[in-house]
Amino acid sequence: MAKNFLQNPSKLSSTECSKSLLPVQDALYVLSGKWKLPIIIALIHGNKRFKELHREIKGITAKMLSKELKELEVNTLVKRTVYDTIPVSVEYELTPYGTTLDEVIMALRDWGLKHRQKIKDRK
Amino acid sequence: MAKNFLQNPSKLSSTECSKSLLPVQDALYVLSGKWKLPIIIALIHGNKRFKELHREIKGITAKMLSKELKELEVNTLVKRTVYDTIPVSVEYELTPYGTTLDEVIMALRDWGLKHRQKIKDRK
DNA sequence: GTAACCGATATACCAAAGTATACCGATATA
DNA sequence: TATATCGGTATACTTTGGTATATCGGTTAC
Repeated sequence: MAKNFLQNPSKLSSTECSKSLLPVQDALYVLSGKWKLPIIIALIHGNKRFKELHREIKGITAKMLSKELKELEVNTLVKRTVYDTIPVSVEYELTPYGTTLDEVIMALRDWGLKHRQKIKDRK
Repeated sequence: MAKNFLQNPSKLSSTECSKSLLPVQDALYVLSGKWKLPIIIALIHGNKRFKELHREIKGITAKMLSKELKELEVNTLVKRTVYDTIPVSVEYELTPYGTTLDEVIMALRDWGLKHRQKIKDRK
C-alpha cells in the first residue's frame, strides 16, 4: 500500500501532501455527477444497450444518460459500439480500464459502510 | 481486502452489487464540495485556527470555509474547539475518525495519478 | 469613542448541474 | 400514409452550489 499520509503526517512534507490534492480531485471528478456510479454498476454484470440502461436505472432521463455515458467514454472507462441492426442498436461496456476503478470504489464502499454504521449508532 | 466485484462480477449477484451503491455514494458525499479536500489536507499537518485555514486555502471565502467546516464537524471528521483567549480563538482539528479517510483518499490519489498519466500519454 | 481583531453570518447574486418535455432521423411494419 | 422502434438531441426551466461584499458581536488597545 502507498504511503499513509493521514496517519503519519510527520513523515511527509507539507508539499508532498499537497501534491495529492490534484490527483484525488481528478479521481473524484471522474466519478462526479449523480448518475456515473449507477451507470458503472449497471454495466458490471454485462454490456447493456441504451434502452436497457434507461430502463434499469430508475429516474434517469435520456439526456442525462447520454451525457454521463459520453463523459465515461471520453475517459475511456466505457466503450460504445454501434451495431447496424434494424433499428440500430448501441451497446455500452465497461472497459478493462474502467474496471481498474474497483479499488477506489471498494475503498469508498468500505468506508461508506462504516460511516453508515457510525451514524446509525449515534441515534 | 474486500470482495472485488468489478473484476469478478460473476461471483456476485446483481443485488449484492447494487447494495454497494448507497455506501459508495455516502462516502463520496462526505468528500463532496469544492473545499472539503483542501480543508482536510490543510488539517493533516496539525490543528489550525479559522483565520489560518482562511489564509492557507487560497481562494476560499469565509462563508464557504465556515460551511464546509460545519459539515465536516457534523460528520465528526473534524473537531472544533473554542478557547476563551482574547480575542477568542477557535481551533479545528482532524479527529481520529477523520483520519480513517486515509485509505479512501489514498485509493483516490493512486487511481488519479494513473489517470493523469493515461491522459498525458494519449496526447 | 473609535478603530482593530477574531470568527464568523446575511444578503444578493451568478453559474453549474439536473429535470421535464418535446422532438429528430432513419428504418420498418400495418 | 400513419405509427412504432432505437438512440438519442433541443429547449426551457428549476435546483443546487459557490461567490462577492457588507456586516455583526464581543473584546481590547489607543
